[in-house]
Amino acid sequence: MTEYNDPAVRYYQEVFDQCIHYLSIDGVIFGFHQNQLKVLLLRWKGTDAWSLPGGFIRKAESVDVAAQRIMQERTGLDALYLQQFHVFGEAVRYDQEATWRKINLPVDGAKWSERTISLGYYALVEHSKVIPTPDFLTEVCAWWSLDDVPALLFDHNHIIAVALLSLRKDFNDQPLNHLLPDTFTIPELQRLHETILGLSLDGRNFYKKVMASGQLERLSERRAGTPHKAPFLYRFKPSEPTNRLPTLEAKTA
Amino acid sequence: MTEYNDPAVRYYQEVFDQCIHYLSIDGVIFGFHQNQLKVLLLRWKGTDAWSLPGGFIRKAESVDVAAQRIMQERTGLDALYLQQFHVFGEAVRYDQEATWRKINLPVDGAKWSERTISLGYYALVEHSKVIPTPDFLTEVCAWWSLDDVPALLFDHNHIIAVALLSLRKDFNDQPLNHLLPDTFTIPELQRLHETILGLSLDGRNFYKKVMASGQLERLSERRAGTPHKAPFLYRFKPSEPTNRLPTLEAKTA
DNA sequence: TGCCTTTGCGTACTTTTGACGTAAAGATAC
DNA sequence: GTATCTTTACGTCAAAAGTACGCAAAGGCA
Repeated sequence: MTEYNDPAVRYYQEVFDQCIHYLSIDGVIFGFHQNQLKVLLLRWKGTDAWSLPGGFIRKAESVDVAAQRIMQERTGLDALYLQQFHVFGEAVRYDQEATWRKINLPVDGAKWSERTISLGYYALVEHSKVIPTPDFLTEVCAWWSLDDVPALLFDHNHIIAVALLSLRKDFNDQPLNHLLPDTFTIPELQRLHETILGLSLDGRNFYKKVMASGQLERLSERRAGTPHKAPFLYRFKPSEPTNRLPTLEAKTA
Repeated sequence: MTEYNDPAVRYYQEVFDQCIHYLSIDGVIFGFHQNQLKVLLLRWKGTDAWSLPGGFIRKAESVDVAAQRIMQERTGLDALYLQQFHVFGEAVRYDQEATWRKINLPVDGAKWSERTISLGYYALVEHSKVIPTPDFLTEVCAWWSLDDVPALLFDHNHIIAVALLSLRKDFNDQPLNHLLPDTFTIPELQRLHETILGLSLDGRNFYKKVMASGQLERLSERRAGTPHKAPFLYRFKPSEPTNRLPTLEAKTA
């Protein structure tokens, strides 16, 4: 019925067949411990080379589900707060040859030498609940303070940088409670804000602001064992979902 | 040297081989005309079904370059302002069978029946400069007012909705000048803000705010042919790039 | 000419933000 | 025990940003 130009269709199909890609996920798992923002890194077997946790997306697997799966395996947590933040799809993302030399895998190099497109996800997790677990290509999984992160494999330093910028950008509507334990003090919350934003805040103004937000409730206890005046403990009020976007539904004709 | 468990490696490689995907780009091309926000849509040959412009990412092609290529072909513009905004990678994104029926392509259904992952990009373009051009599967390329968009093929209504929310979210650091002609009036700029944000603003306060921003310069002419008092024409001051993010480079050990 | 709408600019009030003062709590030094 | 020092938990005050609304001039139309 429709007059498609057959050669054009065939041509298109050929092009189409060339349009398949390896798709992976790279995860920047943020935690907060001892007043420092940290990320979870993996050391590859028999090397001193580190990378972000990651993995491949299976056929017919939802990308969000794949991200959950991969991050769950590294953290032992079962429902992470994840946020897709960028697609890393440059034609040349890093020096592949140099990278393969570093991780010297006993697999067919050709297979691994194709360009891979990566979906960047960041996760906000409660540091103390994580059980860092390497995967079968790596032997150590550990927290690194953001300031100390070494030169990583692939383009992973870049990915961390972009993740941090993204986190900073949607800082205001991000549920930071995922990064904190159940109870915490206001100064601790302030350090968290400061490290993410990369600036230092006036404690007195911070206190005012955070109290005015009405999201916190004070417990009767104070944090013991501090060198100075013992600060009160707080907790996020239940309810209160932090992330709500206006609904906007498509018109169905 | 490294002791990899060989069966595990083989297994991994097998899994890996199953982790290839069709990757496409869907573009929400925003334009602004007659005080309305519009998107560019395509009508498929021999049907009355519309979709967003899109295309596939070629092997070894940078995804940003692919997006540029695809949008350029539909608009005739050569350097579009593009923004990656979301990855649509659910396992089931829409009713595939119903969709194929609607567009009845004369190609091997099996090939097209695999799940495709889409990268959503939005573009901000100057409506009057666009030459809407269909691709070889479609016969009409036209602007649709956002309010009138019909039920589209695939999950494209959803994609538009997410695009609009994203645009709204990073509204403040988005160079809206791409949506406007060289010269425009303050009320026109106000309508643009209002349509994107989905609310109505007080003209007097809007005027003050936009003047205080110092980004505009007034020309001596006024817009002729208005039914009422002729408004002045303005233009964005040169220089002044709107999008600047703090640089944050990886530490190289 | 009178009436209506829109533009261009102004005034006044409220809310938010930011700078900074200070007393109480807890630890340490003498 | 007392002086000192740091940190917490408030409070004050002024500048800045945001919001409500007044109004005259410009232009079209009856």
